[in-house]
Amino acid sequence: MKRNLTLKDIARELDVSISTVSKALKDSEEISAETRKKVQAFANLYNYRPNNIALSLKNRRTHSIGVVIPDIVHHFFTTVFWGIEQYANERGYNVIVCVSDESFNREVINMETLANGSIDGFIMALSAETQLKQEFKHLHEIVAQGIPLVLFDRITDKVVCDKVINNDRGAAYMAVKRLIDAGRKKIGLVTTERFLNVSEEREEGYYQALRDHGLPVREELVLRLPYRYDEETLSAAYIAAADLDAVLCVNEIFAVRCMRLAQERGLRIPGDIAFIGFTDGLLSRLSNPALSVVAQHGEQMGAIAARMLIDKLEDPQGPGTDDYRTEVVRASLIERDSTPN
Amino acid sequence: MKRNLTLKDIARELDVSISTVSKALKDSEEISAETRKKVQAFANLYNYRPNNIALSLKNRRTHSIGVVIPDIVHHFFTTVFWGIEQYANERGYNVIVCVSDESFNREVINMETLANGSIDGFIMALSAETQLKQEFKHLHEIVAQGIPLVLFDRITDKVVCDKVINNDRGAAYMAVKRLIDAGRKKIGLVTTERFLNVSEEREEGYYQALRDHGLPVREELVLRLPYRYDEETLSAAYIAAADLDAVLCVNEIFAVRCMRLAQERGLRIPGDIAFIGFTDGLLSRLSNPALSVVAQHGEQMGAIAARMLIDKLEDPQGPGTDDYRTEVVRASLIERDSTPN
DNA sequence: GGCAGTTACGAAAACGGTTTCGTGTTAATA
DNA sequence: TATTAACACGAAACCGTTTTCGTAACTGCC
Repeated sequence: MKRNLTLKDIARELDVSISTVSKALKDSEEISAETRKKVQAFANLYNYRPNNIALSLKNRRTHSIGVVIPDIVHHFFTTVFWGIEQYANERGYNVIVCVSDESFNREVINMETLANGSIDGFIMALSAETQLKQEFKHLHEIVAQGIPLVLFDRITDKVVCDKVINNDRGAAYMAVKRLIDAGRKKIGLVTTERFLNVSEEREEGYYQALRDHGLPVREELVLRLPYRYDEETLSAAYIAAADLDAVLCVNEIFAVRCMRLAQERGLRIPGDIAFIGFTDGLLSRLSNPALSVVAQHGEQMGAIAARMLIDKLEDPQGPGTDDYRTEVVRASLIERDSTPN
Repeated sequence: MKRNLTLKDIARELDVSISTVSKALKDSEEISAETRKKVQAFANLYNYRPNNIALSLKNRRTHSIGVVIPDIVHHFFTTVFWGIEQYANERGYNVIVCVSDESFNREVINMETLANGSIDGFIMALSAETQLKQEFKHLHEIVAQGIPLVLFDRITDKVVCDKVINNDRGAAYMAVKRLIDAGRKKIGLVTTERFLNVSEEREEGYYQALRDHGLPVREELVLRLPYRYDEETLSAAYIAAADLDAVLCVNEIFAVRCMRLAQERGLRIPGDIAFIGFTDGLLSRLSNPALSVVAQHGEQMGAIAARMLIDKLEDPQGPGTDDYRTEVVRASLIERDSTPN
């Protein structure tokens, strides 16, 4: 590995001191115009670039933010990440990603390795296992260390920090209301296990909408699938048995799978049965019929999370102040061809 | 920001020197058993963790690798990234991602900021604009600086470094041959602009397969769409005019869109017209009919790229040796419901 | 008791920067 | 001409580690 040009090299070459070089490069008044010229010319010629690591050590700021997400292949997290990366980049920050793969242990290990100086702050969504275990010691430690933390989407009340979420409950309510307004009466919900806070919120919104409109809340209308769902049998039985006229699904994958099963049973969409999913991904746009969805605006969520974090990092009071905020991004309903009218 | 415990703190507290603490913590024989115990106990109690930045500065190794990709929302790149991240993590490396967003400038800027000590090596796929301009000075500089570089998928002959690619030409050939073997005679190709090396390779494979089997190569069978394709009109005309009985698409998005247009024209898939796409994503699995695809094994490509890079970084000879290799990942054809039989 | 050889530790340099402070030289002033 | 201020620069500390080397103190030996 060829060594990079350092201040020391320039100093030696130009027969001045390191401090002089350093000051000359930042155009300090303290250095004569002549010397400044000379140093700058030399540095320019040999393409001097200060060493980031040395700067980080000196300034105790890395200008990197750590992003810990459960899954990178999932469309929603990908879009959030994209929002984070874009915004962070604009403000001169790099992004180090760690994927917990829904595992508590990986989440803990990843955070520990990053927390020792590698990053200035964290943006993260909890892994499924963490939400299941309700074990947040690692996060409390981060906060106690004074490292700013922004939680998004998969959050918890148990940790005091900044947060960015969707109005999941309200969005689910809105979606179900939309179906009720279209005259649907037997509305199903396909969701994941309840320990994921977002699924829980959506489920509550679903119940609320039914109750508010005088529809019975019946357990058999709700299908609970494992988070990583890979077989059709269960939902086939559900679609067959429940005799539904509309379904809300907590993600687009569930929705597209269910639509397909419904079609195989000869049901017409949206005529016989309507569908609304969460997540506005490619799948929704390209499914047949195109799926109406609750768009979560992941990119915007990512940008907001990054803004909150960086603002706190660059707060002249120091990131020590503990006024924590929770920003809510309002999801919107995108109507395509799986809903009537 | 609460300061972290340092060696100096421990030294002061225990009334020994910094060097003693450092050595005691690595269980050096040089330090008496008693002192070691004492120091380790203290460090343990107060949860001492060495500062990564200081270590990086000292060792001139960051244990971070920079990943520069054109797009993170695109399924293929996401899976490659996932492969990189998993593998790198296993070997104790962190991953810093920069998304060039298909822009030459962002690619250059991203690499420059990372190259000044922030990372030990790069893994990247060229942006579309870079491939169009055929401008590789930034990469040559990286290589000249002695920073190991692994290019994947979107590569170029103009830069000498390690590479990981698919056998795109062979894979396209195989796919077209599969269609020919099934008796198809008017086989179309839906591709992107030709400056992307992968599209070019696939196009060549397509031509080769036609020629080898005595089928005419006709320009009107080839539809060339902009890389970020967002309208249906063009391909609708194409599907309508060309009277095809099979189509190879260079990605799953094109394929699913075209299938839908064919279906709207009343064509049955795969009876009247067969489809094969590239990229084994959700879309292919969940489309109707499920799309037969050339699977690129992105995760594997990512792992291989990371392995090549880290092996080079940890090569005791130093990463200086310039034996560059190109590994080819063999794509495989996954048959689903859009191909006959 | 004088010597060499351990043992157990500390001082200091190094990684590559920034920044405070001190100082020698020159020019301006009394 | 002596004093002082401005100027232009360098020395050194610091960020938090590792590592080499030096050295006191102690041991054992003759």
